[in-house]
Amino acid sequence: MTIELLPLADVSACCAPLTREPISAIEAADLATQLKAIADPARLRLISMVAAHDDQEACVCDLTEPLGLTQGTVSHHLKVLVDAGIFSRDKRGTWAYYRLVPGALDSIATVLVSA
Amino acid sequence: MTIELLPLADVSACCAPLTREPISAIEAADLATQLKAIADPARLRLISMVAAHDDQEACVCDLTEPLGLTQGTVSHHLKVLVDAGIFSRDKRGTWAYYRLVPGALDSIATVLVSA
DNA sequence: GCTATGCATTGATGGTTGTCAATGTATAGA
DNA sequence: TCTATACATTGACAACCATCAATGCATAGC
Repeated sequence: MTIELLPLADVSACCAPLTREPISAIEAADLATQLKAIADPARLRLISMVAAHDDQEACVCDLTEPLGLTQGTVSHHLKVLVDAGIFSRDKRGTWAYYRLVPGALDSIATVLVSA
Repeated sequence: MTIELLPLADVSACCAPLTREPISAIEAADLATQLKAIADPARLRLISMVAAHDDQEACVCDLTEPLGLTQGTVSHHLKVLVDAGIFSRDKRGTWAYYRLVPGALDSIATVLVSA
């Protein structure tokens, strides 16, 4: 079942430059939610590991051992990333394959850039 | 008690593309420290307010009231941003003027981009 | 059906963090 | 010198978070 195209309320995908004019409290909260999802060593490594993996996707069993964390903890971090719209999840049989949502990181980066 | 004493002047943190190859645990921790400094609504608004202020600098008294937080809390957030290398601090007389470190946000954004 | 595997979820716990009130420190002016 | 202003710092507290062990829930193979 290849279910693609997550809804995800298009957080911060807008064009708020952050350094152009004072952002609202709501905009700040939304962007902070996205950044909090990434601002963790384990999740940064997960992003890096998945992106560099074969076919740009990986299952939990591929990530647990090299990350050095419990399977339950890895599953938790992956859920955080999926909820934040960074990762997509595709369950095939017994395995759950995670993949970077195209453009997710880029949209966050764009907000930070002054230009 | 945060015993935090990390200089971490090297914001660019080398050139790890994050999505190119698995980053090390140390690289992940460093980047996470930077991102944690930004991943807060109050601090995001501070960044935005300072950048959009006259002459791209502002003192604590300029920021406390519009942010709706206590002076002590604002001072705390500003310290976090200075420690992370996002803001610079310049004390002139009784006032302390804060300013965005040029390229600080951009270097963080660069790491996130797949490019 | 039984068992093994892969993953998600729960409960508990120790650590971190955002916030305020209160206090400390330094500078400027009368 | 005395007072007012501008920040920084401290202590306390509640909320949140990362982690593990244990459990639950499917699916696949026998």
